[in-house]
Amino acid sequence: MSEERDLQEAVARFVRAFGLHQPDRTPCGQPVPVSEAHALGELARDGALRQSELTQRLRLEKSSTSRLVTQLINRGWAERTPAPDDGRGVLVRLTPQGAEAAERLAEARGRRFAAVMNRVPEGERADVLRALTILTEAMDET
Amino acid sequence: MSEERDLQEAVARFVRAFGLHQPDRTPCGQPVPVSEAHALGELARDGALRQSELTQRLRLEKSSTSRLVTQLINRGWAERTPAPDDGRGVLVRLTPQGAEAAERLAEARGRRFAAVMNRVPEGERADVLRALTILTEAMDET
DNA sequence: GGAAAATGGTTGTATGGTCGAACCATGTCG
DNA sequence: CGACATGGTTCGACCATACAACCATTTTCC
Repeated sequence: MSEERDLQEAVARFVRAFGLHQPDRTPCGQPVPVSEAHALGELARDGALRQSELTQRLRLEKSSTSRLVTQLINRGWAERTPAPDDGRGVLVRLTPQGAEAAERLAEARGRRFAAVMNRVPEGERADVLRALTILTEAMDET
Repeated sequence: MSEERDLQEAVARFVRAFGLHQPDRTPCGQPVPVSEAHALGELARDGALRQSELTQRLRLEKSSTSRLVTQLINRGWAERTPAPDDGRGVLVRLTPQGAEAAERLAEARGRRFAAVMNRVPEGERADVLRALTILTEAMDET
């Protein structure tokens, strides 16, 4: 059905409108590279993570994660410590500054999100939120 | 509310799960750089476009668009002709091969989309589609 | 009419990002 | 103990974007 194709194009436009282009700026306007923002989000959520775990969550290649973590460290936002139970692995942990940065990003994200939701008709908001959650789950399984 | 924050994190995961990371591969698995795919989509939809128009639609800097179009041309997918009504501008048009490529991408996108929708509970599908459309419009205005 | 400003493009430079392969260390299995 | 798997790092190839400088054409406005 052509209706579906329209929707697919809409999604493509959505991606662009959201600003996922700029690798060096968060879609929510923060001057932080988006991949770093993703990593920060996961680390802030769960405290310390094995680098391999981070690799899975971010859906990256281990080499990309390695470099990413190094960048975080260079900014003073994270630190690497040997994994306690496995001599091969490392544990990545946010520093206090890193946690702060994550918090700032979360706030900016909240603001941006609120601004968008503000443009969604009052009566539709709940539906949109629910649909987005469902879609995310579906996408996650694919 | 923390419910909203959960949702925001879900969106972040969604972005990653969708595979928008890989610059050199379409989220739908096609071996075409994503920015080229976007351009192809717009051009296939409207025939010929002014390069400046393309710049607006893709939300890029004019310099980025210029390079992007050059790449399309190098692949034999597009051609540049002087704009008929403005001596400064150029008109970008898909070649037959370019149109074919666009069609292939659209099909792959359709398949991927269908696969995801397949994981959405039957009764929710219509809602999800509608919500996504609404959200896209809201985002577009921001 | 003509100078000044705006618009459309191109090219160069600086960044940021991803993957895959090669390589090393540690763990696990038989 | 040897073979194979797993976690990381580094290097090379590629793709993407922005911003600034620069040129040509069109508009604007005096």
